[in-house]
Amino acid sequence: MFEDEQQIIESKIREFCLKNDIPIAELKWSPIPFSGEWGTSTSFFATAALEARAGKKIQVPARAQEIAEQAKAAIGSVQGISRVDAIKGYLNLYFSTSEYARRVVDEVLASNADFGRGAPKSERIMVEYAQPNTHHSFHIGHHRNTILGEALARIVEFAGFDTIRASYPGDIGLGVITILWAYDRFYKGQEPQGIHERGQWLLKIYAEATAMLEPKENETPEEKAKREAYDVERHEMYRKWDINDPYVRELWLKTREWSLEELRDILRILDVKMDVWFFESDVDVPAKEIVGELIAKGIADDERPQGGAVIVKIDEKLGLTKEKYRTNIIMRSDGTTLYLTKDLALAKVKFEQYHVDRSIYVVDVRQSMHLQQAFAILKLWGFKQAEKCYHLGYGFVSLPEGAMSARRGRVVLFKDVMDEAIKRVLAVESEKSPDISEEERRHVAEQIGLGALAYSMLSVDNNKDIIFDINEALNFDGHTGPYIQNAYVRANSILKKSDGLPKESQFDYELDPHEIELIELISRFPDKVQQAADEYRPLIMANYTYDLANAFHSFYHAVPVIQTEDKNVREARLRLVAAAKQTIANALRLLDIQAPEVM
RNA sequence: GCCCCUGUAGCUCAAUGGAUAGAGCACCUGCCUUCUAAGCAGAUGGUUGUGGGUUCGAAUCCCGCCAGGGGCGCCA
Repeated sequence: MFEDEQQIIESKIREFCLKNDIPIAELKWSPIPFSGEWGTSTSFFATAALEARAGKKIQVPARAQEIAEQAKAAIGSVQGISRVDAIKGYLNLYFSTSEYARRVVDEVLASNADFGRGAPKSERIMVEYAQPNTHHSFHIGHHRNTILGEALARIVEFAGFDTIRASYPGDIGLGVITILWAYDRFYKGQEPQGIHERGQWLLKIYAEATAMLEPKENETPEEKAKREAYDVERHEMYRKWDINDPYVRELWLKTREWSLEELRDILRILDVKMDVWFFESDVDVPAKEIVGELIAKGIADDERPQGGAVIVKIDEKLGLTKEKYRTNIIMRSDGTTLYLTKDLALAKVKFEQYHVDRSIYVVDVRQSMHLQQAFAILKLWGFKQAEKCYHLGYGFVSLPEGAMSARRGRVVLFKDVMDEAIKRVLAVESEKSPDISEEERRHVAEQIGLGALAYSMLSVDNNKDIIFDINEALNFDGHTGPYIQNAYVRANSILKKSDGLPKESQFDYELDPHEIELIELISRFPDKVQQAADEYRPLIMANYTYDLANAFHSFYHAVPVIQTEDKNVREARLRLVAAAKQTIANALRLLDIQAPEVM
């Protein structure tokens, strides 16, 4: 927020260095640690190191301090800077508190929901996430994926990028066919009531079918024959799907719709609005076409005449001598396509039809190799956007008893966890806030329960695995979503009890350190948005939001607002509370967490 | 065999190559007749897996090793 002042100071430092023949290194600016005062700082270690490397006999830390002291003298006075300190090689510039506090608060309350929004950028980003296979229910692993993707989409969008949200559900494959087969064989015509019940029922059928089709120990010849007969039936159904058999296709579309209804309902609950739906089955035909193109361009090698498949020797084609991307198949020997082929076809659609400059894939880290191969082939193919394809991988979510497995029916469903979350919040709520009406309580419980779940997923670095513990995920104390929501509620509570928000205010009194820290954190929000977007890391926003809430809670406790006698001070603090509330709301929104008015 | 990820307080996790490695949970001490105690203030807790190296400066970068997880041509 203070680029102008920073520019003025930076040019003064450069001028001083130029005059004194000091080879200045790039200046990096950061907030001054050890809170209580407020400002920005830079250091001269890099500059001193340049001198040392140039042959000067100096001690870097001592020389950095020397330059800092000289720079301090050279800077003189700057509008808006109350004091300059040179310490341990750092140059600390303290802001004139009143003026800056007013600027920050005024800007927030002028921009409101747009506070922190970045200037529009020329590039278009597509974020692909929320892509469970159909015919399965949505589990907590999908929840991590969806929350991560949605938070990222909200962050890059708010940072100024033209953003498209895309989902790419796997709607075909042997797993899907297995469910169709078992449904048709054993449950034909049945259909449970309720969107989620029906979806979960399909999942149960899948686990049953898998058990029937798996070889068992000590199986009798009769059992073996039955199992093998089932397997033949299943593959026959896949063949029929492939040749567009009307019966199988209709069955497939009907059951697929059941899954999609369930998925759409969960996305509605999570407030995720997809712009584009790509289905795996849609790219099958185009995928076949691009194989020919890649062969013609000499990128792929057709080994089918020798009884092999169509492959891409990626390392060789890129001219790499060391093994990196290896070789992968883009078409089976029987002429059918693979996941990789479909991803190539999909990327082509993204680039050519949707004019995407950057393509982000929020996909399980286990598919890292696959995506690196896809990006490398896209590059060979001539797509310059391949450079800006990015795999946001994330560690998988497992259970204390081991990995989740849809095949074994050992999954923790998101819907179940959500229901449990709401139940627990309601229990806490009726104890702590008996005044809230029955109707509102249910709504607030959903906001808090979902907030706790979302934050537990976002507050861990994406490349770390999560062992899902429901008691941890639904903890409402400390470093959690509800802690942040509570800060928002408390701010709201103060504002509700005031006689309205003053139009303007002066911060011309001695501010409490808690006030200064809160204002400082608010002022950093726009930069944090850009940083999180640049690095594709929702975690940065999650951490920031917690810090902001923490500063507000401390402020709340230490600094009276409504009870302040002095009218000037009270009005300034009221506006500060409103600015804090707004910034918390904006930050929570980027995390796809709702801000309840009461709790 | 090769490649990727992870290893930080008892537990779960933070920390643009820079100032004193920080939070939460758990445990302990205080704080509700005062704007919501889902909170605040404080105490305890560290050889950042390990051994080298680079650097004025390393949890962070490089190399070796140890431990755990994942991946590696006709699954997705």
